[in-house]
Amino acid sequence: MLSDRRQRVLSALIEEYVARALPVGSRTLTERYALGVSPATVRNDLSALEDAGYITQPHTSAGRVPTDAGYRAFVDDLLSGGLAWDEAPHQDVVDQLRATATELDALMEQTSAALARLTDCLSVVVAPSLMAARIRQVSLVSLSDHRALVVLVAEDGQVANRQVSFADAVAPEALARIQELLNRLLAGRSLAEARAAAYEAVPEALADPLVRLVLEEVAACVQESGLGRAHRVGVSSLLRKPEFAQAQALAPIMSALEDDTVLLHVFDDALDGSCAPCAVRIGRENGAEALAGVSVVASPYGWGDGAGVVAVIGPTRMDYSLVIRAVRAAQRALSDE
Amino acid sequence: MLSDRRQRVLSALIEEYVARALPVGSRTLTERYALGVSPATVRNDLSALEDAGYITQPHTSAGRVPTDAGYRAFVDDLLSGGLAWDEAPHQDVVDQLRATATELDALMEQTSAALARLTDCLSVVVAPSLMAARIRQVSLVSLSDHRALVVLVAEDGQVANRQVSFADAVAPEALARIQELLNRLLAGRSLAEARAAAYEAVPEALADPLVRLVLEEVAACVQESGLGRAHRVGVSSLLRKPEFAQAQALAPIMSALEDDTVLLHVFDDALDGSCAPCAVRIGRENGAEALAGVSVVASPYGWGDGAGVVAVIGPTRMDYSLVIRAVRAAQRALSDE
DNA sequence: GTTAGCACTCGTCAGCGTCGGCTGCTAGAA
DNA sequence: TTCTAGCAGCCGACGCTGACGAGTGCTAAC
Repeated sequence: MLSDRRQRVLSALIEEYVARALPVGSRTLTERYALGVSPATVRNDLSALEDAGYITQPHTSAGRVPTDAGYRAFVDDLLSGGLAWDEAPHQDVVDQLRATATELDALMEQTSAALARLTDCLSVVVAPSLMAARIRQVSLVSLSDHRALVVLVAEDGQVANRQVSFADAVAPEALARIQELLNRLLAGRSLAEARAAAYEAVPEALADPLVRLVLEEVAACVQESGLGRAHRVGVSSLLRKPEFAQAQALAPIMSALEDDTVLLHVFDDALDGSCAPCAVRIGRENGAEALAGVSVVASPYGWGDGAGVVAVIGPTRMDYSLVIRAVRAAQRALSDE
Repeated sequence: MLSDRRQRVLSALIEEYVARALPVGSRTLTERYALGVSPATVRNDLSALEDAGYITQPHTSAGRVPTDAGYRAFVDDLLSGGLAWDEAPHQDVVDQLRATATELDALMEQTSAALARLTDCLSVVVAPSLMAARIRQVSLVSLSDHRALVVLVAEDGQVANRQVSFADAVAPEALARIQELLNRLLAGRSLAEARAAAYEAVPEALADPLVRLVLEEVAACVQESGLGRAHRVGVSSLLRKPEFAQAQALAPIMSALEDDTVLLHVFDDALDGSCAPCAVRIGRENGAEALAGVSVVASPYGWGDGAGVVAVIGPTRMDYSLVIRAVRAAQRALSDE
């Protein structure tokens, strides 16, 4: 559809624009990129690319700037051909992260920081939901007569906890009994499985209102485990981008990103139905209106439905090749733990 | 030192400047504030206030703007007299927070969000360190032959965890034995106390290299518990402040605030030696050079050395009265849990 | 100690002309 | 056909200018 040279012109224009954040003219392209043709020819190509919707002029007599569609074509090209998925991307970073992190939370934190530094964009790491994780152990720790703490440990080392309040005082022995029951019910299963199995497996458990109360709290705890566990690093990187020199341009974006539910929704949207190792959403492709000016490169990690998400968010004028490789590296670092 | 009227002129000027973010002139002050004197008199007062270093002119023939020292005088005045500490500040917010939060982490998150909304500034809540917290229970959960998870539960409901790797396979029974030993050693004590007591109380424990390994990990886990547990909410509020309209003005500030160690250091500095319910650091009073343009209102919550911190960070041109009351309310919400 | 009046300062803003970069078009070459 | 060279034209960036107005400091009078 696009002639080979025009594809190259588009790539060159994007590369140049990503690097300098200024509209790119025909002369600049011929001077800095070995296109083998004169500026006049490039002008014709640019005109054609503009007609096709890949680039646009901010105003007459300025150079061209890529549109969302232009970036999209560029990225599709990148993904289909150029990028070697199997090659270890930044393997050193992966190894280093793995070696130093002794806690899942710390690993997430450090990965996010490394990703932000590497890409000079905002990076987000969302902890996997516990919904699909297999439960290793449930502890019930008494805090007082009327309060106890449920602590869930998943097989991958994730930990979640939640307080339970009792209307009447509960003896330590009762807690121990409930704990034992819960472990019989949950150990080795995911919560979803356990729910299905509960009625047949351990019917006597459900007779006890205390057990049911605690079980409900466990469910609530798991449900909420996705929220409030997003690590964001690199806001200051975004502040330094020329497209956000006016802070008000960034304000609605940050408002959206500070809200966990919006963030998770954006990631769900981006990853939905895509089986590629990482999804790229450019500008208006993002569901959220506020994010029309940024691109999201997201990748799931972990397993199954409740997988975590690692993502980079930056201006649409980002170095997609670098970002995609970096996200992929982060995904590896987080997956095999 | 400052005559009563001049004090009032200063307060009026600050109030006006906080509201409009524009240099304030003598006429505006006489028109909007019942000072009972003419603009000319106010001009003399302004001149005196400028000589004393409380206000400054951005340029000749512009109005005046408060300096750090001016804000300082204003805040000292506020703290010494006007602000009724004992009055319930936003008690409804406190109650509402307490009612809905079922988890310490969630309480922190929600408190931070409420604080950011109330003050329209950035709010930060740092979890208390486990250093001073009494340990309720230690669990040792086997993840595989060579790995286990240490889970600490403190008496106030805080939870921390950390993975331990073993060089040789460790049997579940051995883990159970270590767990039992650790509980005998730690339960009801803070880690600091336990360390002191360890040698005499349970000498046989330290003979076992495995126990020592796990104990070391517990110590490391506690040590690190202060880090990576800061909730920040309200970056977008800062982006909307006129002083940060140029994003580059905010970039160094955000760089500093994104770094947990810098953040904790700033809070330590601010709270050091102050026994007031909340510390106010204005502009250059902050240790960190990058934070010269913002004010920090911080308050410890919880108990003892490892107390958590709740703080609001905004432009020096902030509504100190509102912010101080809000921080105080947040501190209450977090303290009595 | 306070006030009115006045001269002065200086940043802001709109208007204007120059400069330079980039385009589209057309005619001619490969 | 496809590419190239040259040219006319467009338009934003930038620097200059003068009018405007907000605000000050000073002085003399109350």
